[in-house]
Formats: sequence, C-alpha cells, structure tokens
Amino acid sequence: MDKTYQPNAIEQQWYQTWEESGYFKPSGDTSADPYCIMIPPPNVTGSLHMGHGFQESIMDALIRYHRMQGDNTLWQVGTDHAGIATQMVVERLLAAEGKSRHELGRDKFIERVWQWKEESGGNITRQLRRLGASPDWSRERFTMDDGFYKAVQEVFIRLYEDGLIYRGKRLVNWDPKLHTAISDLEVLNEEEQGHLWHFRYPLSDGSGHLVVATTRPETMLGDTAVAVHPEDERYKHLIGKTIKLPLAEREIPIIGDDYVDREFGSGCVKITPAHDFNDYEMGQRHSLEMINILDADANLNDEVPEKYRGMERFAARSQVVDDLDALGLLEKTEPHTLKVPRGDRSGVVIEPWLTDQWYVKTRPLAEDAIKAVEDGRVNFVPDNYQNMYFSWMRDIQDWCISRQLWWGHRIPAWYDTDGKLYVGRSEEEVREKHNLGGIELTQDEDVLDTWFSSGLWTFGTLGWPEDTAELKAFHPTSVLVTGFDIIFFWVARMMMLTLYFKKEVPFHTVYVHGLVRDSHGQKMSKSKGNVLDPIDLIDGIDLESLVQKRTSGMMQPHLRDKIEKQTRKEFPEGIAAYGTDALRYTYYSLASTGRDIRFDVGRIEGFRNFCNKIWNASRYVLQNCEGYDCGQDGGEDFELSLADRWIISQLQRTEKTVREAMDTYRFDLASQALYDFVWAEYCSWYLELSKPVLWDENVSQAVKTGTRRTLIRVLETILRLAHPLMPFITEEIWQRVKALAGTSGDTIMLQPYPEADERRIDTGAEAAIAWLKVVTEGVRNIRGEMNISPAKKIPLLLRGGSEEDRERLEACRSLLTKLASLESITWLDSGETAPASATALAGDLELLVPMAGLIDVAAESARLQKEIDKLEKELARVRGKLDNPKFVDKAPAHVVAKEKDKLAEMQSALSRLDKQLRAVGEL
RNA sequence: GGGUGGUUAGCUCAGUUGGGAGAGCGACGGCCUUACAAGCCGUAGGUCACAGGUUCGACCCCUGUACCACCCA
Repeated sequence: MDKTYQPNAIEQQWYQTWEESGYFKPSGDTSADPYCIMIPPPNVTGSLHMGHGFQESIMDALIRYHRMQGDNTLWQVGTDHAGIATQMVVERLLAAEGKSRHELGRDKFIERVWQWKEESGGNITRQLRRLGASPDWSRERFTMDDGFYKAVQEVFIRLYEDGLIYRGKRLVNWDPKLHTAISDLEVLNEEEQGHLWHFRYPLSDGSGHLVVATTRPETMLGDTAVAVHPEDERYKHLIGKTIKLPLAEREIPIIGDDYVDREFGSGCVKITPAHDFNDYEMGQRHSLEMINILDADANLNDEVPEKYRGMERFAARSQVVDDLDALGLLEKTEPHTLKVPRGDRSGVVIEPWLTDQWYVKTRPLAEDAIKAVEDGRVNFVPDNYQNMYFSWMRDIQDWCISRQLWWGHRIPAWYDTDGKLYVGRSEEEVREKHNLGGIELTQDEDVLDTWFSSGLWTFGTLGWPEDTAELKAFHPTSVLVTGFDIIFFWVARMMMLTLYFKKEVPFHTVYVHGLVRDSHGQKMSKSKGNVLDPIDLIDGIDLESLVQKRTSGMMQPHLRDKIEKQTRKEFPEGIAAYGTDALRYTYYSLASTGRDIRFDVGRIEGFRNFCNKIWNASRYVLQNCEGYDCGQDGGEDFELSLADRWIISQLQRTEKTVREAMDTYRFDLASQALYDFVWAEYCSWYLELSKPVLWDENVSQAVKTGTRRTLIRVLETILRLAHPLMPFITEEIWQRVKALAGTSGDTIMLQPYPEADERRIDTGAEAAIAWLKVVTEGVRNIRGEMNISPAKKIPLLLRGGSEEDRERLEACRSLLTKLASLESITWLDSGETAPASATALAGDLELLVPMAGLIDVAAESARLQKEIDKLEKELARVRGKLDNPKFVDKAPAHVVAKEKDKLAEMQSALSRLDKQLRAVGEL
C-alpha cells in the first residue's frame, strides 16, 4: 500500500467493477424486506451541482445501508426532460447560430432537442457515477421515453374523463419572453423598489374626481371600473355613478366591494380585470368587462388609443404618466416597495394575461393527499415540513398544466374545424371513438408542465399502467429524499396523482434536506461567482482553471473582476483533489436536521485526512497481521487482552450509535460517531496499545494472536460500518483485509452491516482502560507543560491510591510504560518520602515525576497553581449547591450523593495539590 | 401581515427524557517517537443572542424582545 492515501488511484476502478458485476441491482429476494428510493430525476441536459451531490450522497448512503442489511434494494434512476429549461438551452444554441426555433419549425426543433439530449444527456449520469452512487443503471428511465409517454397519456385522459382536467379561459401567469403560461410556483415574487402613482379620475358628471393609486400605470388603459369600500362614508354615495377614464375616454362604473382596503392610498382602487388577479376576481363578481390591452410580447395592442399601440409595456408606463401629468391628473408620485413577479427561468416580469389553458382541478385530489399525511401514512423528516405541506395543500389553487412550448409531452387533444374538443390516445382513436370520418382534426399545440410527468415518477418508472412485478415489489417506495423547495412542485403533485391512480401513497417517508450554501451562508450562484463543482472537489482544480471556469460567459465585466479577485483570495492554491469519499463524508457531517448547510472547504480537507488516517491504520494492521496467525482459520488458540476486550466493547457501542443515527436520518451523528471511534479510540489508543503486545518477546503467542485477531477484525468491521458513507476506500482496504479477518466475498457492498452484540460490552475492561488513559494523560500533561522531550524516558512514582489502583497498574504496567514513555514505575510505600517532583492526580492516586534535571521550580509552581485555581472554582460551585438546603431536600438522593462524592474528591485533590505546591515552593 | 427554522469557542456545527458545556478547522507551545507531518503530544479559548418566568437546579421547559434566514399572502 502507498504511504499516502490516493483517492484517484482507486475510485474509478472500483466503480466500474461494481457496475459491471451487477451489484447495484435488487437482489430479487422477495422474502426480504423491500427497500426503494426513487431518484429525483435531474434535468437530462444539466450538470451536477453541490445540491445534487448532497442529495445523491444521502440517497446512496441509505441504499448501501439497506442493501448491506439484506433488503431487496432498488434505487431507481432516471432523468427529466425539463421542458422550459431544456428548450431555453437549445434556443440559445440556435440563437448563437443566428436561427430561431420558428425558422426551424416544430418538428425540426424537437429533433434538434433530442439531438442535444443525446450529446449532453450522459453528462449528469457520468457525474453521478463519480459520486459513487449505486442506482440500478439497467433500469434508467427518462420522462419522455415511450413507456412514460404511455403513462402520461393514460393519466391525462382518465383525469379528463373523470372531470378533473378542464380547459378554460383564465388569467394566467404569462411569461412575455418565453411566450408561455407558467404555474404559480414558477413565479418568484421579490421585493423591488418602484413607485406608487396617484391619479385623478374625473367623475363623468363633472362633480369632481376620485384619486386612485397604482404601481402599474399602463394598465389604466384597461380599467373597467373603480372600486370603493361599500361602507366607506367618503365614497359610498358615489357607487353607481361613473368615471370618465382619461386617455382611453371610456365611461366606467364606480362599484362597491369589501375587498377594498379603506386605509390603503385614497381608498379608491382602479380595476383592471384582464391584467390583475384580484381585479379579475372582482370583475367576475361584478360582471365587469375585461379588456385585454397586451399582446404576447406584453406590448400594447389595438385595444388602446392609437398613440400607445405597439408600445413596449414599460415605455407605455412612462408615457401614460407623462400624459396624465400633462392633463393635470397626476396628483403625486411616491417611492414604493412592491413585490414584483418574475419568471423563475426567464427573469422577466410576469404579466397576468387572459388565455385558454388546461387545468387540473386540484381540490378533490388534495383531500386524500392531506389525509395521507394526517394519518401518518406519509411522514416528513424533519416533521415540521409537514406544516408547509399542509398550509399549501389546504389553500391549493387549480394547476395550470399547459405550456406553450414545443419540448414536452404534447397534450392528447384534438379540435375539429368548429373548435370542438376530443381527448384520446391518438388521432385515430379519437376519430374512431367519435365517428368523425374524414373531417379535419388538429392537435392541441401545447405541451404539459414538466411536473405533470414527474408527478408520476414513483409508479411510472415501475411500469404502470401495466401491472408489473416491480410495482408489486417496490411500490409504495420507502423514502423520498428532496429539498424543501421541491415540496410543492413535486412532492405534493406526486401525492395527489399517485393516490388517485394507485390508491396508495408514493412513499412512506419524505426526508427533507436543506440547501447547500457557500461557507458564508450565501446561495451558490454563477453571478456571485461562489459556485463549487463537486467534481472539482473530487479531482482538484488549479487556480487558473477555476478562475476561468467561474468567470466564463459573464456578461458584466465588473462582476468578472470581482469574482476573479475573490476566487484568487479564497483559493490561492486552487483546490486540492480530496476524493469522493472525503466529499461524501463532508456532506454527511453537515447533514443535520433539514437546515441549510454551509460548505466549508476546511471541512473536506479534514475528512480527506480522516481517509488518510484509515488508510495508514490499515497499513499498520496489515504489516502486523500478514503472514501471522490472526485466528482467521477459526482456531480457538488465542487469548483476548484487556485492551482487546475494551476496543471490542467500544465497537459494539459505536455500531449501536451508528445504526440508530442511520435509522433516524442523522447522518451527521453517524459520521461523528464513526470518526470518533476510528480516530480517537481505535487509532489513538488501541493501535498504540497493540504495539507493546506485538513487540514484546515475553508476551505469549496466544495473546499476540488475540491482539492480531482483534486488530484485523475490528478494522474489517469498521470498513463495513463506514462503507455506506465512504464506499471506495472501504472497498479497497476490505479486499486486502477480508481473508485475514476470516471472511470472504467478492465485494464489501454485499456484506452484512455490523450489528452490536450487547454481550460483548465489557464494562470492566472499559473501566480499566479509562484508568490507563487518565494516568497516561496525567504524565503527558506534565511532560507537555514542562517541555520534556517525548524521546526522554522518565521515571514515574506512584503514591496513595487504592488496592484497585494497584491491581490496575499490574494489569497495565507494560502498556503504561510504553504509552507514557516511562523509564520506570515505582510504587512508594505510604511512609516513604518522595524526591522533589512534579505531580498530577488520578483520583486518589498521586503521580510523581522527579524534578531532578527535568523540571524547574517556577514552571511547576505555576502549573500546580493553575490546577488549583481550576479546582477551586469547581469546588466553590459544588459547595454552594450542597450548602443550599433546598437542593439537599428536594433534589433526588442520587444527585445529592453524587455532588457529595464530588466535593470530597475535590477537597482531597485540592489538599494534595496544596501540599505539593508548598513542597515545591520550599525548594 | 401569517408561518417555520436559527442565534453555543475566532470559523463551521453537535449537544434527545433539566443534574459537572463538546467536535472539526483555526490559534499557541513542543516533537520527523519504527501506520500516518494529510501526523503525534500538550495548552488556551464560551454570561450557550437578550430580558423575565417555572424549578432545589435551565443551553435545554414557558413568555416576551432583538437580529438573521427561508416559506406564504
């Protein structure tokens, strides 16, 4: 083995072996518990970002953990066609060639998208493999493959036939850049600085005017009423009168509606039913005329006075303001903070616009979806996310599922020349079913919202609408791993659609994780230039390439410079190659309960070092076991030492902790428990404790065999315990270790996951080694504080102490000598005077290191004084507690007793330290 | 405006029935001690956001306040 752990030397090779050997497939053992996770399908043409890395790592840990427990385990993988996102990318590619999709035409364009999918579609799955993810690649699906198309059609048609899908002319969120409707969820409302303009609207009868306030003056050209509160004393007498709408020169009514907030502005509201969702509602209530003043580009159309026709919306806005001002109708302009709706893909301001769209009637579907969570058939981890789910579900709006795109599942609906609608699987089917003969039919131009197809993911991937064996075996699935931002988009839709069509929940548990942010808590984004690529953390990247990567394709040069500077400052050496295992371990250590995680490169380095630690510990173990009897043949000819029994005991506790953590999705606690055990117990103590045994000729063969057996078997168990978290290094080492540990098998992936055996918990051995540690640390403290070279062997005198202390010393004498680097250990008789010494305490036992030539008086006095000060502070607190009669009376007896013991112990320690301080002072 | 989460060492974070505040990184001092300098040994550093309350006892439970983040309107 190399002296240093080199992740790139092992990772790729193992992955290939695993995949080729078919280890990722379900065992097919139907008598075992099924375990199934559906991957949230990433965008087929996307690339892996930190959020994916985090999410896939969590899923893979769960999958490997369950696979090792013998479950019939399926991780279903696949990609999403991602309608808008993918279409935008391809349109941008075309634009670079100076073409538009309209020039190409629909069929050619779609062909082009498929071509792009073929070119770039392997990217994300390749990256997934780099993470060590172990899904069943043989079952990979795509949301637009043939089987999925069938499922999507089936769902659409049945929902339509059941009256749950309808077509209607409604206000939608219109994206004027992408020329499509989008759902409420795809609209981001961000606060922006704008203005509030106050206009005077003259009453038709010339008796005065009303003042209305608006943030969107151009919409006044489409006003069809002014509303006031029906009980507003200022205005209620005006209800029923009319306004002469300026510029448009139309008469519009004044209406009363209690939606109006009397406190806001003047208490009068202009109503534009065709361009505002609230106004639309009011328009419905009052049967107001709807005047659409915008075209698909959000330019003004022919419904407005000639002057404004064809104007861009924001140009029209200032023109309207200017013109009203010129007419003396602008009362005032105020700065105003408002929420501006923007498309999450295009970034442009969304316009409420009146169009024909397809909708899913969600209320009936939501009822079951709510119930399933209420009665615990589905539970959220952490559970507070169910509130988010409930609040949205209970106030759900109908879902606009049609998109005016070309890339996606085309809506299976046809119109005859009279506009009559037919829904069916194909034109032929529709013709036949409705006896249409040869009349002309045209298919609906729209495609379905991407989330409509991903909503079928859990059962669509398993073969539905066929009644497959996979559906029986794996549905409902076990757990869904996802970010909270996707709860509405995806989780909610899967719940509704799956419950409706499968009559069962899509999954039992939803594990919700947070967002991956940078080390300062900022969202990672291209424009901030703080994006980390998981692959760069695995393979490393030099500074110039990183700068190049972060600043390429930047529109704004000033951002470019800033990002370059900041990158050079943060990564002066570029990024080192930390390897997949270290990256994954970092994710796990940060994955506490559903909160956002800040990714700090310092952490990943620490875990790379941890990998190196395991690597080198293994080297040591192998060096000392290869070619020796390690009990691998099942012989009984060995004897377990105190240290052996201790580390085995600690191992049981660790196994228990890790399993509990994994079972409760506390990957942070699992990784922490493992890290502590491996580094702080196994490496720092047990390996050191094994040396005096293996290197001492006087130790019996049986004890040496016991130690070797324990070294190798504990290591082998550690590897299995860690495998779900760090798959590569554990496999690499396990292959070298398995035979010596008396086990066999082709891969660690399919070995049983360690389980604690309570019978092997040995409290006696634990207490003995705890004693050894305290004494060792006492001596080390003196050595460290007194700057005594580690190479210098020193004599140790012991005084006081109990019979138990003496027994423990005899049990551990050689271990202590080695660990504390001692020249000799001498037990002083009670009457015997000690030479001038530095002192440390281990309970009742005094540890004395003679000062001659090693320790100077001043330093030792200072050290003792420090100890005394610390102890006195503690003592004062405990004494205060015990002096309080209320505490003594009311606290449970065992707590009081414990405090009393503590007090006595500290008093005794203090008096001995005092005595020692005086003795040192007299020198 | 409604809701959720957060505030613990310089930084990133643990702390699960209320009973002596922890880890990693960083800092400081000492070491190439035959697995590992990506290491070893030692040390320092915290009024657990603030104010009340409950309790013999509060990082933990309750109330309120401040600030941060996110979701919804």
